[in-house]
Amino acid sequence: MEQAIKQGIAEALETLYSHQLATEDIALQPTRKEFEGTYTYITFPLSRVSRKGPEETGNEIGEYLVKHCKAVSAYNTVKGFLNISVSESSQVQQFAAMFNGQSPTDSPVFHMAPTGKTVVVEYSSPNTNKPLHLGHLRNNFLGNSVARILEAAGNKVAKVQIINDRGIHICKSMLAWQKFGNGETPESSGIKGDHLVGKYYVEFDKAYKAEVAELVAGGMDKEQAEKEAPILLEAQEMLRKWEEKDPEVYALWETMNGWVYSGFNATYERMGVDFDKLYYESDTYLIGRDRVMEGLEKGVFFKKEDGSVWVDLTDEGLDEKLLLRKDGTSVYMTQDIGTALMRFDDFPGLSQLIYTVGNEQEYHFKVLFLILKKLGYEWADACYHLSYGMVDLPTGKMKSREGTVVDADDLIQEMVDTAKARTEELGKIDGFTEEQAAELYEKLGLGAVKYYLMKVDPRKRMLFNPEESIEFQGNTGPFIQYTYARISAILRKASQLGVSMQNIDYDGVKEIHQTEKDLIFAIGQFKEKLQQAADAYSPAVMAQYAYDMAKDYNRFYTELSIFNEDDETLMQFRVALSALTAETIKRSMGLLGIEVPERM
RNA sequence: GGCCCUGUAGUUCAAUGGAUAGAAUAGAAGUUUCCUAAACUUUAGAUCUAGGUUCGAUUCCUAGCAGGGCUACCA
Repeated sequence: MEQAIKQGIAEALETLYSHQLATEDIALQPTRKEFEGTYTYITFPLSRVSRKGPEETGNEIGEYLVKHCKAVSAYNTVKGFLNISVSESSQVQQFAAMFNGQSPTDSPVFHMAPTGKTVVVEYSSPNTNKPLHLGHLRNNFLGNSVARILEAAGNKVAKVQIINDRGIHICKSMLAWQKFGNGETPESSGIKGDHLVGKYYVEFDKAYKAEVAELVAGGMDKEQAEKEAPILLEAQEMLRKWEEKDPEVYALWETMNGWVYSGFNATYERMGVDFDKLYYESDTYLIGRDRVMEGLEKGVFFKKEDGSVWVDLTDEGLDEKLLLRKDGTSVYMTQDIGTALMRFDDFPGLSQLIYTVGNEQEYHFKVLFLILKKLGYEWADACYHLSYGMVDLPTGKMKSREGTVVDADDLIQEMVDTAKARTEELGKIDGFTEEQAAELYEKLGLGAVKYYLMKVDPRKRMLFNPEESIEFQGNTGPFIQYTYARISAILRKASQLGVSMQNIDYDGVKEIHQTEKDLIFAIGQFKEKLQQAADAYSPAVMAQYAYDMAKDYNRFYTELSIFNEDDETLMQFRVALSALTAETIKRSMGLLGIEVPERM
């Protein structure tokens, strides 16, 4: 439909002003609802080629369209805005083409042509020393959704994560467990593995702080105390032993990481995210270290007197950056070099490698990509940092020492509980088995958190308001889910009544309501929105789209009756329209990783 | 100090350089003999400041103000 009009405009420009403009350069926008029309074309910039005022130019193009473009029934021009009305029959035909006379799941409106590209999306990648929190939820939902969106947009996608299983942080938990743990295990304590390890990370921090305080009291200055606290030195020693593969340290490391993984896996499963391939820092850091040594030989990097290895990025306007410590151990950057290499080896011809990581690491990735370039890897340009904003609480930033961290498992449980309470309050699920009810609460609770975290532009920092997030009214996941459930009820009834959606006599649909036009228009936007979401790596685009559509449908639902409609054809049409709307909502929500219930 | 990001209704979020800046919440007033009221309708309410570019600026540029991040031999 849009394409036909753009074509018409291009022809008009050619015929009237001998001006050539490619159809893809013609931008149409939906007409604002206070004006008559479906699409609006802006004619201000055309004054140069038409040598007439924008209004007159608009009129001439409008005139041409009405004459030559079948779909266009009327036009009006306000200043430089040419409002184009599409005839009702064309809109019904547009719907017929989209609905395709088939089951709506196969509708061509959802199908995007393959791009032939392969994209790898990294997300999650937590440290293995504490459980997941609210920030990880945004990360996981965002990364997972972007992967779904890119796949729907025609790409081959692999979801990966790097597991930061080595480094000083895990040594801290290990050491504290050794010192204070008394052999406690997830089984013996009944604590989920990731939470148990997190507990000892906190224990470490407590002991460390106490030691620092003691040293300061003994007359040492704070900075020195923070570097020389015995427990910290012990942790550093442990990391060194680990890199030497000391059997005892290694065994403990394997045990405790195992606890964390099983804890994480339980959380991932509940969240509905998964991965095609996992990378372990403990595997990749050695590759990184080798490449750094190579770079050193080639003179890309340099060594300081104390033996530490650095890269000089001052020519690029950045600083010098450490790549290997003086004791030879690796830093974050070292392993990231190795990980990138492994990925481009694993996925030959990779078009893009997307890192879903918070914006506090923008500098880090800038440096990483520059280093890869300096090492001579052409594919460095295919690396992209999908940088998202932090999640703040009404009280400010989340801080583990102040105990203001919102735990992921707790939050999800809270949302599911709220869904249960709200549903029972409304008393709408008579006839549900216990199992079905539990499944519904899970869908609603998770739908609420996911939607809340993804409706905001990922690049922006966002506020997590616990009270508002458990709201199920307004611009929320459950509102959209509710709309879907409502449509499902309509479709169940239609099938009961034997209303067929096949072989609808679309020519018999003479007059349609504004809300129906809105829905047809919205459905027709799916691909464009999907492309936009893919280009911007923004699930928020799909969230907004699904919400707008749900609103449109609810308006349609209250304005018009389906089963009280005397005109059989019109009834069929409305059922079909409902079916395709439901499918569009389901798809859009699916791209966010949100499931929709048949009943609620 | 240097670099980066963000300033929109009371609050949380929208708006490829386009019309009278949209939603949601919170506030006020309504809608159930009618397919699910987790809904719908009406109402009131906002572009940080000062310049500039443009036919036209929330959007682009400059300066200022405010908030956040980065600038670790942490990850």
